[in-house]
Amino acid sequence: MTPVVSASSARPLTTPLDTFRRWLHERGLKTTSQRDDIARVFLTGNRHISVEELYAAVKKVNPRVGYATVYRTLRLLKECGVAVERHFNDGEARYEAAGGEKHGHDHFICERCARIIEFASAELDALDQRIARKLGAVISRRRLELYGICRECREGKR
Amino acid sequence: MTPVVSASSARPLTTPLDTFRRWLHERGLKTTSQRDDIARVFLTGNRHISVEELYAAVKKVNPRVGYATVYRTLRLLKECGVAVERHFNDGEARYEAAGGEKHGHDHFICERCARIIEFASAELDALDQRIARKLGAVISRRRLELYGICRECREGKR
DNA sequence: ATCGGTGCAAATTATTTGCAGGAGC
DNA sequence: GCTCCTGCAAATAATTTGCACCGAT
Repeated sequence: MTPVVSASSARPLTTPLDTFRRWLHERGLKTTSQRDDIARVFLTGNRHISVEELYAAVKKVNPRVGYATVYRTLRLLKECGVAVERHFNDGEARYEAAGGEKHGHDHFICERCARIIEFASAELDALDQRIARKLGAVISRRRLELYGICRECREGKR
Repeated sequence: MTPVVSASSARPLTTPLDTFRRWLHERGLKTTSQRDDIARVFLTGNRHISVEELYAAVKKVNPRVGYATVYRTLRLLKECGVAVERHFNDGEARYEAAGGEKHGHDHFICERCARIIEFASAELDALDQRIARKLGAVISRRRLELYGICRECREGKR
């Protein structure tokens, strides 16, 4: 398993927000203050944010947004590849910014403190391929979630 | 990955239905024809059945059942460990009979034909533990789903 | 000026719950 | 007979959609 190290802090030439705006423009869709605000708050806020949390956070910046627009914009962000939808405890959806390079693609969910820890595992990537070969299948994506008690909770630090 | 082989066909001494009935009795709950029918149909029907499918199948056997009772009985089956709830495509819940020995505990979902293939992987079990150690966590359960195209679909046999 | 976008409220979907009557023990 | 159970319909919860007006290009 590779540790989750932060990448360099150099600003990338193309931000996810740019990607989103360009994607909209390419298909004749419009840039609106709501879409901008929702995307900006989404990208700078917590990873694994729920719709409710995002809605509340956006309201603080721009009270002129409705729940429906948050849902509609999240769908666009998903479609253009900027956001990824997750369903951890089979409850409401949570969204994370794409670009798992800085983070892992898999998740550990602590059943005590509910924290979500991301990790990456090259061994797992390889194992996927071996399983695919055995099944005669081609794999396009995986979802791995480990549930348990995290280090902090185990050590009583929480 | 271990292949998914069928176990011997010898009838076990205690069936899941017995387990369910005993569990109900132990806590002063009642055995009713609805509960029996729902449990029986659930246990003999398709693995990964949805509530809707189960409801329809039970109706054929006993039209005197309501949707609510199917939900309520599934909850009981879950609580007594006979059924396990899954959420594959983040849509409606699907239930499978517990006792994954005969089947795998992990799932491959074909994105073309929607078939669900179970498999088990000892390598994966070991990898879980290595990941847990790295994270300093203790793992109680995992959810692994691989999505892609299955062999039959790839070979155009479907 | 033209479409697409937005808020709101109503519609949907999956699931749960209140209640009055019915069936186990 | 006392409870627990059931069906039905109404209530939730999460998400989507119809519609009249608004705003970006």
